[in-house]
Amino acid sequence: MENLNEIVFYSLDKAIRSYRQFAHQQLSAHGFDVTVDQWLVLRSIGENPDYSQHQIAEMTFKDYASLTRIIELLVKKKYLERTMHQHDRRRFNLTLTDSAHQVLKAMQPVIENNRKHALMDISHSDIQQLQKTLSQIIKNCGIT
Amino acid sequence: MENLNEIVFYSLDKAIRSYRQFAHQQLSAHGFDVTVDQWLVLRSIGENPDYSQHQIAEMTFKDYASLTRIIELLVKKKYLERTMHQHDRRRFNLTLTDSAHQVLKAMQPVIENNRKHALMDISHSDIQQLQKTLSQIIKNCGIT
DNA sequence: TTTTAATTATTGATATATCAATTATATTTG
DNA sequence: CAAATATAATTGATATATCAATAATTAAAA
Repeated sequence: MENLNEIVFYSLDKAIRSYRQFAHQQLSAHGFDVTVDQWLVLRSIGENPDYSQHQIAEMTFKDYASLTRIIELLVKKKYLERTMHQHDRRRFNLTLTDSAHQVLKAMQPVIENNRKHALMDISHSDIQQLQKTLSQIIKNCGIT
Repeated sequence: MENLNEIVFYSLDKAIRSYRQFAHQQLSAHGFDVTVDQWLVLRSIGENPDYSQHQIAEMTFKDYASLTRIIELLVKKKYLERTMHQHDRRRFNLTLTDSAHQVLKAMQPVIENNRKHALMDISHSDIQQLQKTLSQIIKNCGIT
């Protein structure tokens, strides 16, 4: 009983790592030069073009320092552009380049396929149940 | 429908990160100088004193290169000792120091408490269900 | 038995996570 | 308004993940 509690965190770790490895391999195999994390950040900025880096970091559950570095790389790869913010000179506007829109579009089917593959032989209700349990764990570990 | 598949991987990632952050904070708060990953490696070596680094890496689901570096740190912290292998000069014997045994013992209640806290308000059968679904995801993403 | 294969571990390069400190700018407040 | 405080983002240091290349040694094959 106590043992299952131990194993379940081990499995949690292993499951997400397995998925990330699998997803990364698929993306490389299709010739994309965007990591899973970079993809997440790109998509998040695309959906929220007016967000600050701080807000993007919260959305993607990334550390602010990490996000700064991921954004640097995306700018270097010409997937992102930074322009000055009109009212607040501490901030930047982040905008996806055409190239980013293209690559996101091209990656979409691969990513959807990855998810489908990873959830193979798992029923919809089991996925709902998984979601529910994960949410509770997130809540339990949240800063009080 | 498709959306849940997306969210569930996001939650998976967020759940394990939340847990790791929470666990790390608890360990620091109790004054331990061992990270979650270092703890995992120490415990794994303690339970399998005759394993090669390769085998420890597989047990802990860690990259070989990562493991080399984690072990370096543990040797530096005087929690591990490396001695020559009798028959195979490519390998090392890894042994926990007394200091490591002590710290593992002292950490144990904190770690058990972390798990209990993270699984608060989740029934035993829900944990079993979680375990089952995670195993299927691991299987689906597995290369081997 | 020499050559080839496989195994064990390390190292270098790059990406990401985390913590602490710092810079620049905005906002609040006395 | 000036001083204190808060916010946005960056930077440095250290830990870990991943990939590719390498070194040392052992095992297998010719």
